[in-house]
Amino acid sequence: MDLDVELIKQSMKRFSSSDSFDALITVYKSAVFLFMGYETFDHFHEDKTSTKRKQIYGREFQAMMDCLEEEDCREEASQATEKKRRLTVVQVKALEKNFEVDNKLEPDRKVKLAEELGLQPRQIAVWFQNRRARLKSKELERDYGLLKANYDALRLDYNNLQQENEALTAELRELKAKLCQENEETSHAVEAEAPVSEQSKNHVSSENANAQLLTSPPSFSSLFTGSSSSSHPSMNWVQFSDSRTILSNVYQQPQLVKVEEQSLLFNPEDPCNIFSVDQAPTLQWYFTGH
DNA sequence: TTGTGTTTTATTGCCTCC
DNA sequence: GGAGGCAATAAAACACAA
Repeated sequence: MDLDVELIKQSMKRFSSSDSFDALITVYKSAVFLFMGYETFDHFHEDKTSTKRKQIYGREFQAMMDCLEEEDCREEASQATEKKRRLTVVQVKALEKNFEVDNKLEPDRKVKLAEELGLQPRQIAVWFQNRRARLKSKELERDYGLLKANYDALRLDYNNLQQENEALTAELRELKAKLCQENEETSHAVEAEAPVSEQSKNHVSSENANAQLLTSPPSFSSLFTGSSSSSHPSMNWVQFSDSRTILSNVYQQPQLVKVEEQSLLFNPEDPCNIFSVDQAPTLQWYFTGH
């Protein structure tokens, strides 16, 4: 039900004579009550306290009735102690419309609005002030919701990556253990062969090592073997400035080898060359835009 | 009907701008 | 220094469950 309350009120006010005015009110009331499904005004009064009915006939109509009662009691109210009164639906609607146009109030507009709505300029100013506060509060609430959703998504992403990282680490350890075992078996087999002099033994073993390195590139797991626990005595770590690591063949003489970013051993896309094995990235890392 | 939580209107005090 | 904005708060009005 969409009643033009202001139109009805204005029509009513045209009747300055109290008799005709009262008669018109009765006619309007009857029309409205019939429209609402009540047979008479009395029936409406009987049902006025019903909460469900209140919701059906709506705030707008309630406001209209309140306005009428308010006008009836205006003289009494002016004499009595001034109480806090809620603005009518019409007044609030007008204020809302003005607020949409501009939420700041110039003095001229304030006075004009006050005259139009029959309120004090101070009331208009207060209403705009409170409305801005409500708007700000809602915006803060909305921003908080968005930030929280973003944070939750990021957190979930981080947890997934962490789990993936743990799984890869476990796999790596497993491969490393296998490799150690294989190396031990190989060295025992070499010792069991014909004994040779220390010099030739060193020579042979170095040649074997070189041959092994030439024929078979280091396995994935060997790349992550730290120097202290390396099963390859000839392998050392080369530390990148950005914490990436790579091993090099320093068989003859230990030395640091500078490796370019475009190293063939590492694919820059490969996440394995970003983090060390035992250290998961911190949350801060994810926020630095890597 | 009543207690309680929420919304709306209004006040106060402080701050900034002209 | 006055006007106006804002944050904090009071208090009345309102909504609603029990």
